[in-house]
Amino acid sequence: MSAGHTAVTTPAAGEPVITCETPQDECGVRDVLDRLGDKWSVYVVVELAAGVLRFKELQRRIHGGISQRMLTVTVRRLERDGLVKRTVYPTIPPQVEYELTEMGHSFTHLVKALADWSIDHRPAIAAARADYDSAQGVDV
Amino acid sequence: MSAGHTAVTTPAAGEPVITCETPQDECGVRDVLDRLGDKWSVYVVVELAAGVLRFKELQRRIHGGISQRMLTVTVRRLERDGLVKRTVYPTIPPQVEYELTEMGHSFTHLVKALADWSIDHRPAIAAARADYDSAQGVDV
DNA sequence: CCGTATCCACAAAGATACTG
DNA sequence: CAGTATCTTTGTGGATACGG
Repeated sequence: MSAGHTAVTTPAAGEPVITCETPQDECGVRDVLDRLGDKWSVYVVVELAAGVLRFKELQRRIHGGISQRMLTVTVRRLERDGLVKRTVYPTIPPQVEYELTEMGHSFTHLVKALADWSIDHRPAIAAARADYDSAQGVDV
Repeated sequence: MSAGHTAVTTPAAGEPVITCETPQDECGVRDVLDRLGDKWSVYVVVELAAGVLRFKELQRRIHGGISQRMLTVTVRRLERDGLVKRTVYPTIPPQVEYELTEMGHSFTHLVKALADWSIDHRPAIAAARADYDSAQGVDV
């Protein structure tokens, strides 16, 4: 893995600094965020991380219930970005299989890091929110 | 750092599996994604990673130009989630300083990972997109 | 200087119906 | 089964004006 693109240094005082190759740009982070940011991409990647899935299976597995349309849109975007491979079997009825590409698999490691951090800090976040809300909400 | 919450195992065939503590839940990932997903949070965190900043400074530094409203909204959300600490000096004119909390600093490591991955795979993503577009767009 | 409040524009997401 | 097309609804972001 490469780790030379950005640097996080923590001085004694505890102030990490993120340095980018292209300071005027967004460090390229937005490329990923645009994929992470939309509501469903991560779920699709997570489900696909488990293996090859067909459209309907994918839809059923996703918690909360994704609409056909959104699944199509999401999966198409991921395909376009080279994270997902789509294989069509021209049978009747048609069958389409989705699976992660090499890059898609490497992406799952990011998702894992995200999940770990999230689970780790969820209590702290919840506490912070409760704290904030109780402090602000008293005299409204 | 804890790393026991989720597991990415890569069998011989190359199929990583992300296992979550709460399978019916979203692995808690969405908590983080909601913060990552919005347009400005990451930029604010990146700028704040460099040190303490005042409102106007923060606004000036953010590439692309964030509006007052969005900066306020963003910074408030981050404060509510315990990632940013806001210190008000009741002077005239008023002075407000923003800085990352402990949790905010740990969050910068995620952002770094994101930036690294993004920069690493940007060429591949661009290539995949060009490929996809040229294949789909010919006879439209 | 550091916001809040209001209004508006646009894009994303949901529901539904229809097709190869 | 695996979509596409269309409509409606919601959410996010920008501009502006005003307040402490």
